Amino acid sequence: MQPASTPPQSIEELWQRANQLAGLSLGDLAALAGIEMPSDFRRQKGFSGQLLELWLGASAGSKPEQDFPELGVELKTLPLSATGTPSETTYVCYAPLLGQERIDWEASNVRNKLHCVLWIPIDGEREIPPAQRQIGTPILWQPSDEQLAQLRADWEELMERISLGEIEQITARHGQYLQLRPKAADGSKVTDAIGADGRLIKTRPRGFYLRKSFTQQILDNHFGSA
DNA sequence: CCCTGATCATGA
DNA sequence: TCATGATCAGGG
Repeated sequence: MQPASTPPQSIEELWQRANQLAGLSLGDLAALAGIEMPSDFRRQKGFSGQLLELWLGASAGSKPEQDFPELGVELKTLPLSATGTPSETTYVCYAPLLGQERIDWEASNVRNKLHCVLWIPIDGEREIPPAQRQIGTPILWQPSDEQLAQLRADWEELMERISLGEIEQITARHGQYLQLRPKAADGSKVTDAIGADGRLIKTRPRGFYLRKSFTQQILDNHFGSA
């Protein structure tokens, strides 16, 4: 077994690749790829995701696109606690803070990224050394009409506040499923945003994140909840 | 700097 | 104990 050298040509091929990884550990995949495993993720937080990108043939990079543009599929790892619940929120994409011509959900990056997601569950307990963390069975997911409607409502509310110059009043407590949180290398990083009275201000960059309750729903709907 | 991949660490 | 706010690494 070895990392993918080319992008999958179909969703079936992507699905097949993902299923072959189930049951293996991050250490297995790193070793087979000749990559050194970090002893913890304090200094390499995105390691799991990047390793999976390599194995599944996702085009690396930082483009604001889906991981598999030809297939219209986004790849996300989903760290799980011992009880099988998400142990972290899920980053979706960078948030535009200068507003847009109009608040258009259909054209938004959030909708685009969440149109179809290949979720890869992974042991996410800090007590388990990264190398021993196992990869679970993948989930190919598309939002239900209800989920889509709520995501849209959250996004539109957050975007409206941003457009109205209320970015500094938005906290991670806003939004039922989608929340807005800082997204930067450190607190000194700032970017332009719309301030009160419409003037430009400097503020910390933000990103959209999915709450754990949302990804939990996905797990429940897929595997069935007791 | 922007944006991707995320998890960490602290306060409530 | 747990979510919020902060932080880490790399490509372009």
